[in-house]
Amino acid sequence: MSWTDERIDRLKAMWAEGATASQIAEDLGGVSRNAVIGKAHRLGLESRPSPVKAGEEKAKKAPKATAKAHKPAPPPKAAAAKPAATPAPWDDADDSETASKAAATPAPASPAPAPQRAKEGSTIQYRSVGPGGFIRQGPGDTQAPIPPAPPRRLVPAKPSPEVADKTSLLDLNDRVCRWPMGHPGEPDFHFCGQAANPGYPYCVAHCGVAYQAQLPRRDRRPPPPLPFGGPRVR
DNA sequence: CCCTGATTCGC
DNA sequence: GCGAATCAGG
Repeated sequence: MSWTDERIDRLKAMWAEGATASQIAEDLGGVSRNAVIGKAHRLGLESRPSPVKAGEEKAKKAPKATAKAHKPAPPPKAAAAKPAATPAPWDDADDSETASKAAATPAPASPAPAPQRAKEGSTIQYRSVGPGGFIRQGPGDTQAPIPPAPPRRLVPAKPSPEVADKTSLLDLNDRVCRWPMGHPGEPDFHFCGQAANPGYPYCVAHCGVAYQAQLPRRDRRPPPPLPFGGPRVR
């Protein structure tokens, strides 16, 4: 894959939005996380708070005694001339995580949302103009900054009628049958929920399915093929 | 272990 | 210019 203009634009937009290099790489496809980071640096994109850089100015590590050590000892470089790591101005109200990720926290009885700060000194606003598109709005710009969208509160969903009376994952304990009914991901997936056979994870009926007498080798059926080709290799 | 970004350096 | 390898922190 090559870095076409479109892909570079997408990289810039997502990088500015706060997406991680992995997310960008996955979104673009055909490139690795390292490729995204390397490209971002080559483009001169603003570096973002890095776990490594947070500490800053550490004792130099002793070079590892490996056979393939081809790295010269990195000289203690003077830190970047930047006036410290600048936090992204557009998400200062929240904590570290990016504002793009919707917090999945159900807020049962949270009253009025915290009022957004109205004072903007020299803050640059980024306004989304569609998927992956952003425009800058600096203090000198004529158009007034667009106020951030009001935070959306997520309310807990009511249990769908299909699952209302069924045994859900949260209902499991060692006294009910954990035999799965249906398939995970399906809307009505649940568990058997009958009284479990004491000492077993299933009810008597499902124990009969789960535990079968060992047959002599010569009478066994050949094992069925694995559904997805066996264990994952990574 | 997993994740993250930064950096280096052979290609 | 590119990106795998590596480093280093959380």
